[in-house]
Amino acid sequence: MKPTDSELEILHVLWTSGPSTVRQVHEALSQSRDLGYTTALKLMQIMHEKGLLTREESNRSHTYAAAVTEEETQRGLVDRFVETAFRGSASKLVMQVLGQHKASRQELDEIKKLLNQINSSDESN
Amino acid sequence: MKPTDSELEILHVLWTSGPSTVRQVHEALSQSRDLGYTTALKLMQIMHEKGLLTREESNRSHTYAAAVTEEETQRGLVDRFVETAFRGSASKLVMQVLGQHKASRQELDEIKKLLNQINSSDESN
DNA sequence: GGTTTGCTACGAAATTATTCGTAGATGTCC
DNA sequence: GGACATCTACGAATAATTTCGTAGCAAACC
Repeated sequence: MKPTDSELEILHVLWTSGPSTVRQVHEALSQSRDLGYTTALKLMQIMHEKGLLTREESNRSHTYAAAVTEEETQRGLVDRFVETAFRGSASKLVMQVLGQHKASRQELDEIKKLLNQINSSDESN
Repeated sequence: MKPTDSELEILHVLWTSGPSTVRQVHEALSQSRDLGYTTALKLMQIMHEKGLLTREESNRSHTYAAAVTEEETQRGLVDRFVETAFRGSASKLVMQVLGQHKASRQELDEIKKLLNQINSSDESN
């Protein structure tokens, strides 16, 4: 699946807040932007149809939850993005990001550590 | 500007091949997927209107060229992508990409070099 | 010079995403 | 029980993207 931007917003709410009602999601989204309640509802209904959300209907106000993990979703998005924006060159993307965005010392260290792991586990290249 | 996927395909042809006619672009795109000549034409006309392409009309078959560089376009795309898919965390994106895609020894070394530069030029974090 | 070929411009259909209004059902509160 | 609030479902308007057909013009070709 390739969630749209709006769908990603909703997924983020559910990933961080856990299973929620439409009202809760709508309230969270309203913090950052303007959208109607039924808009959120419709989006979540569609996402449910698509299999992006699960739905618990025992209460009158249904409870929705993400049916996909943040990890796997990001994996898909990254694949697609590397392909369309960087013609498959992941390292170019990494270079671009590192050059362009501030990262904390700690984050940089983590990245280095990961790089070292990759290096040592794959001496063939 | 935020080029669409189709627009990116055309930009890539122009970035790699240099200024080209619609026919040349159409031929290049036809290698990888199926699309009509007038579709390519229309897309390029729209991109010209948007200012993504320049157009040289001295010949009957106009010559188009990218009006934006690959570098700056990718910068914009990355910004947007970090925001929507990783809620602003560039380092998370980097980690995800590194974990997920193969890179050559040489690429990894380049990335490390860049990391060291960042580290040493910013001792404050 | 008439036919064929190749090009642009234009309109419009098809698709997808986003948005919201309204209707109908159900629950809540005096 | 009646008024009000809250929820779902649904239809539909709007917008953006992608697609292609057709028309009109200019060039090239016997």
